[in-house]
Amino acid sequence: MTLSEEDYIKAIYHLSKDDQKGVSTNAIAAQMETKASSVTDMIKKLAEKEILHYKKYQGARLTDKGKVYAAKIIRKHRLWEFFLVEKLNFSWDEVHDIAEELEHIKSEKLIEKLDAFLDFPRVDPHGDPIPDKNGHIKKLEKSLLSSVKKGETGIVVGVKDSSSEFLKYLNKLNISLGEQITVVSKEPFDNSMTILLNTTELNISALTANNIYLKTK
Amino acid sequence: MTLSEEDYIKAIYHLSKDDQKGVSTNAIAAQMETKASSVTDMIKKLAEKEILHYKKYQGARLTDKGKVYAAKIIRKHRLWEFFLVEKLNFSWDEVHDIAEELEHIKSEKLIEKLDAFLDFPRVDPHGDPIPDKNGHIKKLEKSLLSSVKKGETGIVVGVKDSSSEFLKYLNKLNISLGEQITVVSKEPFDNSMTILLNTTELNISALTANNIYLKTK
DNA sequence: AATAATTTTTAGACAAAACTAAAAATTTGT
DNA sequence: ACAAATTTTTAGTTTTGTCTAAAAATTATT
Repeated sequence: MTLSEEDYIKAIYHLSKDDQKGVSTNAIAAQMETKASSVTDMIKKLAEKEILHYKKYQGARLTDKGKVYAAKIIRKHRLWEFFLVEKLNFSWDEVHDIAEELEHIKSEKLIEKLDAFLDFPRVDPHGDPIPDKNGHIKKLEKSLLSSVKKGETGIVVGVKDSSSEFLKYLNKLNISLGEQITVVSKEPFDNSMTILLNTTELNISALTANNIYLKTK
Repeated sequence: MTLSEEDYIKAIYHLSKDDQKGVSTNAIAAQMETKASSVTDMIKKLAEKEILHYKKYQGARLTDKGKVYAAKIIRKHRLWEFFLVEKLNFSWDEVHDIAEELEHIKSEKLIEKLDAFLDFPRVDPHGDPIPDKNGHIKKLEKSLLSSVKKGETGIVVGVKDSSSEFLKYLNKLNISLGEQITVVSKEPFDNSMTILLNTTELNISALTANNIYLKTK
């Protein structure tokens, strides 16, 4: 599988919310920052390889084989991210682009040894689950901070947006994985909220609250 | 720089024994397992980029810029090899192909952090020196076992051939970096020799002796 | 030194992955 | 339901890195 093919597989995987209908050509083009015509060419090729199902004008749907392939790329991406943060002391906002390159390194043995070296981590530095070697992902219970009710408390377990910009903003607010957050109040006008983080109260926008995952119980 | 360009640069660097005359098109083609016509195309392109000097029919000679670029690729290759052996417990005969892929990962910051994580190693698992971040290589004193005189003793500090086949053979003989070897006798007929390794004597061919480096004093 | 052998370059093609422009199909709006 | 808008596909180019075949230059041989 070429680098480009792998990038498409990953993009389609991330865009596949609904398993029923295909991911549209335009959606893939947007994600890949390329043109729809290029996408059509590529999904035809991937259909040949039985990575996805394709019928004209009906978008792309990954086959089981395609899903496993995608999960393996994501496994590599997230294990490398974990390595970069835990062993090389990168911060969580710096690792995405490097992992984008590392995820294409081929050796299975490498990734199994890396996994052991890292002591079999279950989530990456952004709280996203690391698929196992067979491509199975265990998804964890979590709620968006934006949906947490006033008075409730939770632990930060992930972020929805893991762009460097957003992560840097969270650094500034001292919000990181493992922090405890309590919703103090919500403003109905713009859905912003006041939260308690350690001993300090701070105000965050609805957009911010909609990109932080908490584990509540 | 593309992956392919980097591979050519490294190949030409390794083939540049003599700094005076260029590396021949055919030699590069053999190393790269490609055709001479492809090499001509590529070296023209690299000449454009001032990575090497090229005059028709006179082969390729790396510029200073080209040499530094090559050394940086080799630095990455050897640091990754060290990582694979020391941290992931690969054996020295398994790491070359994986490092061939890892050496193309772009981030400078990654490689400096990796270097620090590994505690600034000076040689790779085959005893080859690791260039510094500016592309300078300190070459170490060493002699081929084949040129060591009868009765002399030295420490294994490197191998000339680092193919997986040769390294596996050395594993079988229990020869590895750091072992002490004494030349017991040499057979003039075929230049084979008997050596003392720890407490055992063994016989090795001229070809084998010609691929092991010792540090004698 | 002239011819033969070898090496290197040129010219023209090809495959992969992208693009543009235009045609075809689907979806939307009234 | 039908025209308008949008999406998707097709057709034809482009770029990168490769190839083959043939021409040109260099090196070796006698």
